[in-house]
Amino acid sequence: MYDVFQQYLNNKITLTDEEAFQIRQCALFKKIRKRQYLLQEGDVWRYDAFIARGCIRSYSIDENGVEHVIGFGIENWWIGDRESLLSGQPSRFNIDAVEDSEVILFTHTKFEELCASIPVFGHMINQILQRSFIASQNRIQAALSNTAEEKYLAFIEKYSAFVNRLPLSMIASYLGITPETLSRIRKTVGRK
Amino acid sequence: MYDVFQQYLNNKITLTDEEAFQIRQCALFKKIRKRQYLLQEGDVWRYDAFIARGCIRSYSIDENGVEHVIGFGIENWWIGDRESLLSGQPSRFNIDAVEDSEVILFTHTKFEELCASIPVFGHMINQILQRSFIASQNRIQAALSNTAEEKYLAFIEKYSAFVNRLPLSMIASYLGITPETLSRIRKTVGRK
DNA sequence: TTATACGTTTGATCTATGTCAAGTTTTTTT
DNA sequence: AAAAAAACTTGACATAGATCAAACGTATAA
Repeated sequence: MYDVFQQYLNNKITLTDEEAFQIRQCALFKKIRKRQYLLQEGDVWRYDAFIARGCIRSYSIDENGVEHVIGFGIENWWIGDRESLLSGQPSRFNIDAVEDSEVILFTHTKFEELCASIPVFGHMINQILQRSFIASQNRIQAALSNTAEEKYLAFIEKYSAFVNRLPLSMIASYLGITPETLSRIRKTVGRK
Repeated sequence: MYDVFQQYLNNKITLTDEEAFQIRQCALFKKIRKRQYLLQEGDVWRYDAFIARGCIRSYSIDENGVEHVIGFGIENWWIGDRESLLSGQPSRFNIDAVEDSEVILFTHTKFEELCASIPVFGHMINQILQRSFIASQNRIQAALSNTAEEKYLAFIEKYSAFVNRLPLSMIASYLGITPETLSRIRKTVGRK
């Protein structure tokens, strides 16, 4: 399972054997079954986590018990709750597996040591963070400017790798619309 | 005008005189009048920018000519378009002044050198980036979960420093509602 | 100081999307 | 393979918020 991550690193940066070894030493492995939690609301999130296999979502639950999907991740994506990580406060989010998944965890303190001692690694992580920020800015813009149908079309355009792995209800939640509305949109738009 | 930034730095980190000097050497100063652009759609954004005085917004314009406010900034905030900065591509956003403002600019290449050569500074910047990311995640969650009224109440709660400096129409745009709707919400909710 | 433009309020409608409910299909469990 | 549980679809109806239009205030500029 580590080889997925090793491959990911190789594609992005060049490491000495020693550095690669150092990183590997910090990795913790975790398999989670479909619907199993990686993080539950109220717990503190202390990791940097890489998805080696599977599909995972993070979401909040509002006062009416309705789930709101904040994000999805598949192979080669990072997930977690940076707010809880940074603040040390209990998380307001849940993270669970949409499919049986494999995750590589790094405890955050060790991870920061790695970032500091292997600058090229730290730099890579920083880039990822910046991209996540940009992506969420774009999502905000899309949410503000677009109709339900436009948001859906943009979603399948951008996340084509996800579409067939996610139940309709989760996509609807991610887009901020009801499952019924998404079902009707799909009928008119075609399944693509 | 630099003293605002110096003060900001002092509150966050400790620098040697030499380091403080190095940073100052890279600063460019810019005054912009109300409604003047700092960035126009189509231009490439190449700076890291700190607001020393005033109030600034960034927004996009959709195909119908409607503006969508992505974010606001006041004294001690950073602004810019990280997507254009990182990609080198023309920006899809506009940034202009809501009030007469003063901005400190650092060309991004110099800024990165500073981050690398003064680790405590780089670390501070990184923290800010992380917080921005967290803030935008939270904004997404709010946009998904809340009604127009709840979004407005959360806004005045969180951005009380802004509320009286921004025209209603810009706040409405930021929240993704029409000015008419916000006007009606204010009527029922009271001006607070 | 007056004129002009810009922003806000208010009212009357309209519409995209939500809600509720019942059926159908698919997936999971036994 | 059958039963039970999720997930999805479809229809009828409800509503939050949008749109259009006109009047009213309040800054900006001549």
